Amino acid sequence: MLKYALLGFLNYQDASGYDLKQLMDVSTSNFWHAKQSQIYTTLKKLEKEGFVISHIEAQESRPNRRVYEITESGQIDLKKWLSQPLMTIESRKETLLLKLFFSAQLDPQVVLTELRLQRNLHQSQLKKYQTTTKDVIQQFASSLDMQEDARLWEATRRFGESYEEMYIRWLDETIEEISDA
Amino acid sequence: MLKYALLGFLNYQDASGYDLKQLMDVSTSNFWHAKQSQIYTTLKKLEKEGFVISHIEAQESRPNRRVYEITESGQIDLKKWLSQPLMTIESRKETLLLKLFFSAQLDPQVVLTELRLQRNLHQSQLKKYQTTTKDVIQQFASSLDMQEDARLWEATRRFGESYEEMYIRWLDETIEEISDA
DNA sequence: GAATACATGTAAAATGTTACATGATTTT
DNA sequence: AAAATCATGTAACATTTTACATGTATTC
Repeated sequence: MLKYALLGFLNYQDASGYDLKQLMDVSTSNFWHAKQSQIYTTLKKLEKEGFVISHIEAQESRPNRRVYEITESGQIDLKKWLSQPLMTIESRKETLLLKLFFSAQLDPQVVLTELRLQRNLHQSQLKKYQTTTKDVIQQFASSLDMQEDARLWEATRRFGESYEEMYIRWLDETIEEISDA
Repeated sequence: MLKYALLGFLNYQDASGYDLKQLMDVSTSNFWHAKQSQIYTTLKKLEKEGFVISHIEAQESRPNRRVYEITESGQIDLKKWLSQPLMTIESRKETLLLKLFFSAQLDPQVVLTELRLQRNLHQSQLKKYQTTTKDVIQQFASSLDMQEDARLWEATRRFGESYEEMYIRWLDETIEEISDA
């Protein structure tokens, strides 16, 4: 699926592996992320399969850049993937819930410490959605001619915001329940 | 991390790979799941590392079972993992959001179809949390002497319920926003 | 002078998915 | 008669993470 994340970005504009990593980190990283090494190897694979092509861009006093461009075949494949509806819901992995599930044998204070720490982390993440992420989207939306795109980016941001609000509410309820026990 | 899911279950009682797959499917699968093949290979690895031991149980008119038991080393490792607080939040992958992010070029009707389909799926999942999952937990809680455990299982169930409610709300808002455009 | 940003890549290990293989018993 | 359940496992493949490797330029 990283394939389609990369094709999605390249469909906006040509980019190097380095660029793509930066782009993901500031935009999709909350629902789709990848390590630099995986991006480089996937790009190489996509080029072999004909979905992208690359050329070297020489730079003075900086390493050369390998810039990727989406091919027509890549565009067709991307659009096909986007158009085909998902027939299932995503199955998540949530380590905190796994730990909590098996934590009855622990001292409740240990569990509470964990939950309070998570509350702080999720509070920070919520703030980030409400400030940094929101700003980044608005910047992109105004600088380029991308109002249509920005509405959808904003929808994904709101998902993150709702998710964190829900998470914090649940943590508060769970902390209270364990405290009362 | 599957390691700790398996140790967690084996800490309650001995079980075969088959049993563990069934257990996960009815309990943790919404926040931790694994394929049968991965469970079998991980158990084998855990035995080599000394966290579990196994013996064959003969059965008439059914294939033999290889039953695993947690070792003291396994119990210590499990407890250590449970006690050590997570210092980060989980980074999810949510294919629907990735698709939505790049969907500005699509016909809005195609996007709406996708979102409505997801709404149905999440509605079903919500019902499942409210009925099947709730019943399973209550059954376990009453049949065995596991009230303490059941409270935490119930907390993880409530997370799932809250998550699905949030998801549906977000889908409704997003569907409306795209419809208005 | 140290840390960060720029920029690319490889190698190894871990994790996870899909497919194959077998075969009896029980339920529909 | 067909399908599902019980039960175990291997092999191949795909994905992801961690670590290694290099080197310049800019910023603190």
